[in-house]
Amino acid sequence: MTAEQHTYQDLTELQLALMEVLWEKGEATVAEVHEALLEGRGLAMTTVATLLSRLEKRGIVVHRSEGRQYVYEPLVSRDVVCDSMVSALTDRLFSGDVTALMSHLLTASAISPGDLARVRRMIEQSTETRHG
Amino acid sequence: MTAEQHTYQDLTELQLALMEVLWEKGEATVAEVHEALLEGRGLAMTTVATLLSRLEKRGIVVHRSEGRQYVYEPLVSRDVVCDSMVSALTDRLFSGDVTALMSHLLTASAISPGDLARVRRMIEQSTETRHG
DNA sequence: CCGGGAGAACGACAGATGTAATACTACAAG
DNA sequence: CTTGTAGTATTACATCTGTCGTTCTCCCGG
Repeated sequence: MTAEQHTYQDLTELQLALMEVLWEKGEATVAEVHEALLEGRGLAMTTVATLLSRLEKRGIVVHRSEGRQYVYEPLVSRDVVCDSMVSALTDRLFSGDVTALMSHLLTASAISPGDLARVRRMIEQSTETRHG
Repeated sequence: MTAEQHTYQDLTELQLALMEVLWEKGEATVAEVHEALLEGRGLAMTTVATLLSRLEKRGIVVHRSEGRQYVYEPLVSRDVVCDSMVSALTDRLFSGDVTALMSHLLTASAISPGDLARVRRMIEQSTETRHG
């Protein structure tokens, strides 16, 4: 619980898309990432390369050379990023109150009865685990 | 349920801070917003004015003149922005699956047993309301 | 040994954001 | 009428992001 500096690792939609590829494959060349993103967004190869190198400057990925290609690898796990981004949102919108976010989710229009049931089950599970 | 274009109204931390003031007061002059934000962040008056006018350009607030001052007023409710931002996050990180976000919240380190209990109660309430 | 091509490196540019200095305007006090 | 001043308008600049075009380099096939 050592409260360290809260510097969120917030990624944009596009940045997440790149990371998603790396997380899935474990590592990938620029061309591979490019290819993976082609369907849906028509980015130039250089664009992908630029994005990747910027991500590296931010310390989120690293690359090594393999022949004349760069192979990129994530430095932070998907889970850490999720944590970070969810925390950021919770802090910004609900002053860090997780239950407030939950409450919002439960009352917002988006949740269906089925979802509700599923969540209910999750909660029970969670509770058991805690005093297990 | 008319599924229109999903263009999130995502606000940054600072922008939210401004809006928070407007939401709280209902409306406020530049000076009032500036004053409200002074503690904690030392922004110049002109900075606040600039931010506010940019928010207006984005259609999130409007102003009217009152004497020689501008009185700003929010055009979107806090709830709508919350919805939008939570949805954006849910979409980006969990492909729109609300239960996945929930699950993340329940398993992430951040939640305390007390919170869990509170959430559990919320769920029950929600469930009742639904088939009430 | 040479030219072509696959990549990487570099530089560019526009739009958003954070931040503010400076310029302008119009009212209130004298 | 003059001027100080409160308050808005304009301009500016750095950084981040999305998006390339161009250039440079180096290896492979002739």
